[in-house]
Amino acid sequence: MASIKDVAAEAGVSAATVSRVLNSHPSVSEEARTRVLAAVEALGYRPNAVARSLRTAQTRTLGLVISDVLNPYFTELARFVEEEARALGYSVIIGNADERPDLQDHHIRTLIDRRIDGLLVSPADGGSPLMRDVALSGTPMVFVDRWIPGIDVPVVRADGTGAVKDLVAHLHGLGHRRLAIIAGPAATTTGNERVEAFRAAMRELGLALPDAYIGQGDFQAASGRRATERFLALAEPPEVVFAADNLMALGALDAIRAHGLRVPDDIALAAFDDIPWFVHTDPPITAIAQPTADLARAAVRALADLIEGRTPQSVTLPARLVVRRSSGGAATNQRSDR
Amino acid sequence: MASIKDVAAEAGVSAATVSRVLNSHPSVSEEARTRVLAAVEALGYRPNAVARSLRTAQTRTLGLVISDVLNPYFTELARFVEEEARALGYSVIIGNADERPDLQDHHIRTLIDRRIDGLLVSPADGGSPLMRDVALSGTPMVFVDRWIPGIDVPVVRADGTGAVKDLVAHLHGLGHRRLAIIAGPAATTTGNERVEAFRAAMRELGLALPDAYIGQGDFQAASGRRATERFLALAEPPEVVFAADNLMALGALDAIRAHGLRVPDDIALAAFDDIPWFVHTDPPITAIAQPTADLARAAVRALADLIEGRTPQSVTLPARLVVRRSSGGAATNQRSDR
DNA sequence: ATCATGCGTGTAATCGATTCCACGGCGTCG
DNA sequence: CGACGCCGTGGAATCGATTACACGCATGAT
Repeated sequence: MASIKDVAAEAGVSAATVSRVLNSHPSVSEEARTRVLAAVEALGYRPNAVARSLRTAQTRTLGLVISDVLNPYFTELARFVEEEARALGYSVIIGNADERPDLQDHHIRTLIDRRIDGLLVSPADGGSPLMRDVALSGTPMVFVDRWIPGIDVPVVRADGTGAVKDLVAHLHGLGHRRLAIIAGPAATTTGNERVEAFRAAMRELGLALPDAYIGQGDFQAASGRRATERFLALAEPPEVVFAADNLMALGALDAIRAHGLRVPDDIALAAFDDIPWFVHTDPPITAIAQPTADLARAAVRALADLIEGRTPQSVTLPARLVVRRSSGGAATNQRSDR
Repeated sequence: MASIKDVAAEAGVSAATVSRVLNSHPSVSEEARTRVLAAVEALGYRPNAVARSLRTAQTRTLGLVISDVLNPYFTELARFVEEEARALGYSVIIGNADERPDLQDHHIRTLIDRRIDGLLVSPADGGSPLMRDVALSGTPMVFVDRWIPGIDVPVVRADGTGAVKDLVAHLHGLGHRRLAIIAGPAATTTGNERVEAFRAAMRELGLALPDAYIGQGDFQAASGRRATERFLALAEPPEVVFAADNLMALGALDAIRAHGLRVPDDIALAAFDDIPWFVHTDPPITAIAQPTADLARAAVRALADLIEGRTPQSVTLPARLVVRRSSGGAATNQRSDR
């Protein structure tokens, strides 16, 4: 593979001049420029990004560590992150933590070793010492979706409080009083916040939320199934199950179906995170939709701001309720409004 | 960030010795080794992967270029690819082409510029000149799922011929005679092969496959919707629609529902690529399942073989039919067998 | 005529690692 | 007792770029 020296030799100039042409430095004669460009063309030369990074101490690469690529919400987030990063001239390396703190640490370490310019993280846990160190070490870092209290970096996320309140009101309006929730891991902010928003909304309407109606999940389908089975085994099972993410909703649907019950007639269902498939499930699932594309864009911009020395902003965008058949409200098989 | 020189100074040895310790070179005294390790610990030193890559001319990184991350089949593939690569000591950088040849080229170029050790590609088109050049240039490369005829690199893929034949026989057994297919782009091998397998299976049973029953899609949901609408507008619409990937099946379901028709009573549906959501759609969708994890592992191993100087093997694994309600066969709401 | 200015260019240092080569010291063998 | 070999180590070259600095030459001002 041709190096800058080969190009220099071919063009009859020094490597310095080639570099200047490639970085559009002003003081290069028109003649040298054309000769260099011709040589570049002739040799099919492409600058070695590794060497360039070593010298300039920047890689024009962002790291994105997400908790679970198989979760369509995060896949979508990753897609938009890459899109915005590309527009800003960065590449993205994705690390999938599979909700495992050890894997998360592995990826963070690898990314740092590669000297990525900045890190976008949706932490899988309450905060490994490593993450704290990285943040303190001055590596530009932004949290997206989930964050870790006590680590002082910008956070870009959706606020579901309003939408959860709308959801509870909607269900209450349909006559439901016994609402249960499948929570995410307590170590994640999204796990806690969604339960708290739910609890607050219930209290506001004078509804009780007994402990038995709070299932512990881990954002994976299997845990949604288990939690739902426990609900159904209660002497007085809930009339509604609200899953704190889309995969657990899938598990809940599984469990409900396995018990021969119908949604929404026997039990209603709703989920946090809206995904395209929810329009096509049986029945279509009522969900709280996050503005994924906007979150991704805001997160990348905040990170780029941090990297390039500007002052980044934390951003919170509202989520919104999308009512479908599974909650019992929308009787008609309406088209999705996504 | 501490460099090897800082460690050397701290340990009172030369950088060469530090390097030898870190790469477990045999000829280092026990005393030097412990002093170096202590210094590494004290400084929290981590080797700079960029510098190392420049010197050793290898990055221990694989590039994976897929046609569409939002397609659950590819997301799953990517996940398993990363898993196997990690086991073999490689990192993976994913490039999402969004079924766009220009984006595909962008990612390939970026990955080559970063001097990845090898490239795993599921080409979005029939073969850009760039891909041909890269293959010829000697960059280790393996095709996965889709490939490009005429480019001589190993191919790891699933063979759906048998499963498509099973599917057609299954539908024929249910009394269906008018079967339509929504094809993928003719520029992709998977696009063509699936149509050919379908055509062959039909011929074998003495069934006609008129041109009007071959819809042109692009592996995206919208194209599945359009193709299905054209089918439904025919004087004699098909009794079955077979979509060549899961997203187009989703579009087909949309279109069928918009026409107020029921699956499978009014029209049956089947898809290539099985995904977890197909169990939960209304109705559950009959699909042809690929052994995604095995494909990913085989592809990574073939690429590692190529990189490390061993002789790689092309691999073809069989896909298999999973019958669910959408084809009209499985009357019961059976549990998924995934 | 002289000197400052500036432009285009090349030389060389540098980034952080790896690795070839040489050197000093010690043990072994003839 | 001298020569040889081996072991542990450090010096220095190297990978492929970027960039500070210096130099030569032309131009313009004084």
